[in-house]
Amino acid sequence: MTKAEPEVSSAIRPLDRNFFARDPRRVARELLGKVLVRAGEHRGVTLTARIVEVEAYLGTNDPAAHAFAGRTLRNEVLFGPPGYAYVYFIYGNHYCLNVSCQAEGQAGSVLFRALEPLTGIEEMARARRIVMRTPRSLRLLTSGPGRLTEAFGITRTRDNNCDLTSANSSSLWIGDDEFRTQRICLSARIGITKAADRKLRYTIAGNPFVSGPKSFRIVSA
DNA sequence: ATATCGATTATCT
DNA sequence: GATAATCGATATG
Repeated sequence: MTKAEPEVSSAIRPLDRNFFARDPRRVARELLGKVLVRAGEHRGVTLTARIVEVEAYLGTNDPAAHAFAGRTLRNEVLFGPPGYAYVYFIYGNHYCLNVSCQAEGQAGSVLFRALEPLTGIEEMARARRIVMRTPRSLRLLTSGPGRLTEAFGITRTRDNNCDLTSANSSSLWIGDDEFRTQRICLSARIGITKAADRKLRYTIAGNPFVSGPKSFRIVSA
C-alpha cells in the first residue's frame, strides 16, 4: 500500500430516521455520495466507503423484491421501521445489505451494490483476502454487493436488524460528510429476472467503483 | 473484453 | 426439490 488514501473530511454525521422514511426510489437517489461506516473494530481503525451504486426495491408491489410474497421470518426487518439493516445470504456464499425504507408496515428498501473505499483500506483488503498490487485492485474490495459486505464484515448474524441511523448503539451506520454528488445515472437492476425492465438502479455517473463490466457502467441518465 | 459455468446453502414451495 | 438482489475462475476472441 504505497498510494495515499483519498481525502475524507473529519466530520461525518449519521443520517436520521426521517431520511429513510420515504419512497425507496427517493432514498436510493439521495444515498449516492453518502458514507457507510464500520466503527469500533479492526483495532480502532474505522472503515468508511462512499456509496456509489444502489438499487431500489418497492416492497410488496415489486415482483423482484423479497417482500413481494409477504412477511416471512427472513424478511421481517423490511416490514419494520425505516433505517434498519436487512442482511440476507445468497447463492450459498454471499451476504447482501439493504436498508429498510418507508413507514413501519411498508416494505420498501435499498440494496447497497458498490462503494468507493475511503479509510481502512488495508483492513478491507485483509477481510477480502485481496493482495493490493495495482490501483485497479481497489475495485475488488467493495465493487459488488457481495464484496462490500465481506469487506465490512457484514453478516446476517451480526448485522441483520441493526440500526443504521445510530453511531452509538450500532457499529454499522450511514453518514453524511457533505460530499455532493454531481451526476446520477439510472439503469435496470442487476441479477433479477422479474420486473427486470424497471430502471431502479442508481449510480454516480462515471464513478470507477460502480460494479460490473464497463458495458454495465456506461448508462444514461 | 466478453461469455460461460460451478460453488454452496438458506429459504420457501 | 428448486431457486437465488453473486463471485471468481476459466475459456476464447
